[in-house]
Amino acid sequence: MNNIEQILSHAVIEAVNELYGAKVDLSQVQLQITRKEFEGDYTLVVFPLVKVSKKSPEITATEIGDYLCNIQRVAEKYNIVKGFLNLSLNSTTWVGKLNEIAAEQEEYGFVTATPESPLVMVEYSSPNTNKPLHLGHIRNNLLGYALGEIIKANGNHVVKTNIVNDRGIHICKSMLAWQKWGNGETPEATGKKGDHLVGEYYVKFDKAYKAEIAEKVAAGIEKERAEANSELMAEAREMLLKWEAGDETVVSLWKMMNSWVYAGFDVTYKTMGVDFDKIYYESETYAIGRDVVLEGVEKGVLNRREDGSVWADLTADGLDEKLLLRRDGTSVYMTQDIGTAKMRFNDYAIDKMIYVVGNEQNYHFQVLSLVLDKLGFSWGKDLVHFSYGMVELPEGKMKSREGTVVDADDLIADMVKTAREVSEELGKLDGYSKEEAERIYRIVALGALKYFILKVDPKKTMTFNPRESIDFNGNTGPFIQYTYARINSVMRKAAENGYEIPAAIASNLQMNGKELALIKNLSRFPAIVAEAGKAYSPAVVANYTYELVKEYNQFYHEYSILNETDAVKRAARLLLSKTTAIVLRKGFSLLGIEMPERM
RNA sequence: GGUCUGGUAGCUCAGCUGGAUAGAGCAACAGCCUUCUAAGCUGUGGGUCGCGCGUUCGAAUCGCGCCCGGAUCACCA
Repeated sequence: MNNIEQILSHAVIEAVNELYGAKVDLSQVQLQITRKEFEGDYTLVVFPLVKVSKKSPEITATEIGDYLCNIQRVAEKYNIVKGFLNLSLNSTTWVGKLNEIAAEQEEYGFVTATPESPLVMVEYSSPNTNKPLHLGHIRNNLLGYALGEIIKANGNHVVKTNIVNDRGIHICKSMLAWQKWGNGETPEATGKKGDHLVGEYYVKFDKAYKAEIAEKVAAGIEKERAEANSELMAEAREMLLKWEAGDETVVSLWKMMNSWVYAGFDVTYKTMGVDFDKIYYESETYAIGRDVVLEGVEKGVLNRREDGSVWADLTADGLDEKLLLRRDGTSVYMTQDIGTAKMRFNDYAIDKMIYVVGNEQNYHFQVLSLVLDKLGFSWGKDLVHFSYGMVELPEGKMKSREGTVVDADDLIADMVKTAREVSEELGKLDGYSKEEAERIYRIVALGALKYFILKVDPKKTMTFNPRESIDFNGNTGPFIQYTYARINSVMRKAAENGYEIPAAIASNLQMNGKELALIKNLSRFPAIVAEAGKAYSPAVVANYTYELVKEYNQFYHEYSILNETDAVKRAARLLLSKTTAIVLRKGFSLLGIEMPERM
């Protein structure tokens, strides 16, 4: 709620008290922005107040409207449509609002953290080291990064973290395949990106494994038996045991191949523009988890069975029993997460922990929360699982086995190519050097991809249509970037003409409807940032920037800025444009999207 | 089967802490560049908000039941 709404709401409470002698609270004052088709700025829904006034909605609205406009003078005039009291503020109020916003400049809408502000840790990305990142990871990374920025903008300290799943049977499969059929291939020798190279061997393992099973089945062995007795799988398992035992050959192979993957991931992260303040590795945390679980057994909050396995009994919470340590004493996924959590809370004074992980793991986090609580970690209950929906393609789910997975690097490269083609066709960057133009193509391409993904409600399963994602018209990132570039162009030309952009404009200036509508939209920004933080939703910000841009383009189309002969009006429009550009850029910064100065 | 979750225009999505005649974009059709970037603006057509019942002055929004889809319920991660 901005200060104009606050003043109005409190005025309504006072009016009701004076008129009807009844105290109503803020929740009964339903003030909303007036819909476009009606005249007014804010609308008071009077139905909830009829109980108090004991009069018809129309009469109640008239009485309150009179009081607000004539006694309190917080509104200029009003009209009533079917129990809705539409209030109009005078132009001066809105000019004042614009001046206020402009004065805040880059700070507008953002809350600065103080030393006392809470520390929020956001975990996102969390890749496996056996294959390259794909479209699903992209949604995770974009959401995680944006969420971090949004939480920061709401006045919190944020630590972005990544837990790398660097150990386990999956990486052993890649390692084994490389050892068997790799002929010493390296990223350097092949010119392939490290994560892609390792991914190829993961696929090779899978193919060889399937071939082995098929061969055995053809020889008359049951499928289940063939799988259980797979020699290849046995070798992979053996390699994992060797790794856990610290076998030098295996460990050095593991280190080498993981380093290839990290080098590859770094490139992808850099291209996507995401980063981390602290990276954890499961190879370093799983043992801690095991210790914590064993302590839990001693404390009697966890149960050890006769076969040696350790379980958490969650039946009191309506769930089942959950395994935490295998019969052979090795850790499972849950155990690793417990260890990682403990390590993090030792490293930082975390007030809130947010896990950005897909909704397929809802159950896992429900359990993790309960188990941490059982183990005596006070923060266990309050952990937040930011559960986002899966990404599907128009033809359905992505399946790695069927090769329908969209590779992150390929996708971004495609987007850049399209951005380049469109831009060259339009000739907008003529005169730019090749390097400068390439930089803009990347900004636009990433803007298209990020906006396409972030504009949809994170909780929902989304369809990624490659054809639509490279469309740069309509509700897209490039459309919003374009508007920004356009304002920038006006600013440049203003400077060339020696027009100064004032810090504030005279409050008695009468603004036209489009200008007022634009200011009203700008005034919503702080509430949007707050709502996005509360709802954990970058989509709220994305949809707002779109509405703001549509409003600006209408204004831009209808009124001339530089050719306006009235210097006062021209100055006001310049300030309005500049302020819009700042809000757009700040809004997009919350989504991790850059703005091009030209396009 | 239990739990969770979704169903809004041909397609992709907003709107969901109850409020006015349910909105955008894409796709289709029709206009607007000698004027600040046409990656833009304007207009037309397109809807039983899955179905039913209930609560309410008022339901796409809340509750219950049903239909359809998805996720999950591993000594996988």
